[in-house]
Amino acid sequence: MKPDSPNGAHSYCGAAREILTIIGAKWAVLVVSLLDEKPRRFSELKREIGDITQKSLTSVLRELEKDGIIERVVTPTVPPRVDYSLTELGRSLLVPIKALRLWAMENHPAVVAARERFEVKTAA
Amino acid sequence: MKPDSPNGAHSYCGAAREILTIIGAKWAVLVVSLLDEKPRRFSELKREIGDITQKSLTSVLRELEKDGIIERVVTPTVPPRVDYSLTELGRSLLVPIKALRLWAMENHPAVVAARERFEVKTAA
DNA sequence: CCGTATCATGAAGGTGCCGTCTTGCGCCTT
DNA sequence: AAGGCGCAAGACGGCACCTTCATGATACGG
Repeated sequence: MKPDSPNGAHSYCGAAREILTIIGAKWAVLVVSLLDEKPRRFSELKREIGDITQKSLTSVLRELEKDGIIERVVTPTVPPRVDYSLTELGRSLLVPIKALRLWAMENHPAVVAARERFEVKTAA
Repeated sequence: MKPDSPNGAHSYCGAAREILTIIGAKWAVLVVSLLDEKPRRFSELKREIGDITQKSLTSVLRELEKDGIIERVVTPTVPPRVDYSLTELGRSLLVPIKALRLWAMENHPAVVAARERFEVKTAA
């Protein structure tokens, strides 16, 4: 997601969008949610998500690490072992994420219905 | 933002991402926030946001209308007048949006600090 | 010795969002 | 008759994200 320049009158929206650039990444919410349950290894994450490629997983994890959301611990055994876990900051991020999930679950039907109404209306 | 296929074990994350495809649009949060203060005309929104193009504004508004977040009322005067306002669904969306904004304002410094630490660490 | 397991990186291509520019429409003012 | 105003939509290009495919490093088991 692309960064923004802050908006004058409503700069807090710029702040909101900054976090959206974090959790807006395709797999970010899922990864954070999984790491909330318990810390996991790279390969565990990959296996449980299933549809993700190594490349993409590496990429999300890097981003989240960069932003201080998760911690990356390398154990230099062979083969290497890499463990990921949420930081304190990451756990605090679960608050808005859960708000998001709640709204989504409660209102998903309403959104779908609205889209159908819109289809009908614009078909005319 | 691109849609997803639901993930088996954590389908609620798919739901969360659906809403992210809504408010993840570059100007969506700002537009919804402005319409929360009061209903506004197209040209008002454009003027107050400032940096947005007509094309982009039209585009966000269409999307939000499609998803049932905002309502669009055309008054066929000349020149035409178009008023936008939040629906009930849209107002409910403010709950997660505000959670997002709050987190962003509280933790923006921590994120910036983490990024700097990351820079230093990877430079080595 | 060679394959394998674990994690990471790089190039290349598709796709969708967003911005710029242009066009259109409908009636008013000048 | 010409141009402006308020809103929308089209073609077009850039850019970021995501995916696919290929490669690499390392040391253990067979």
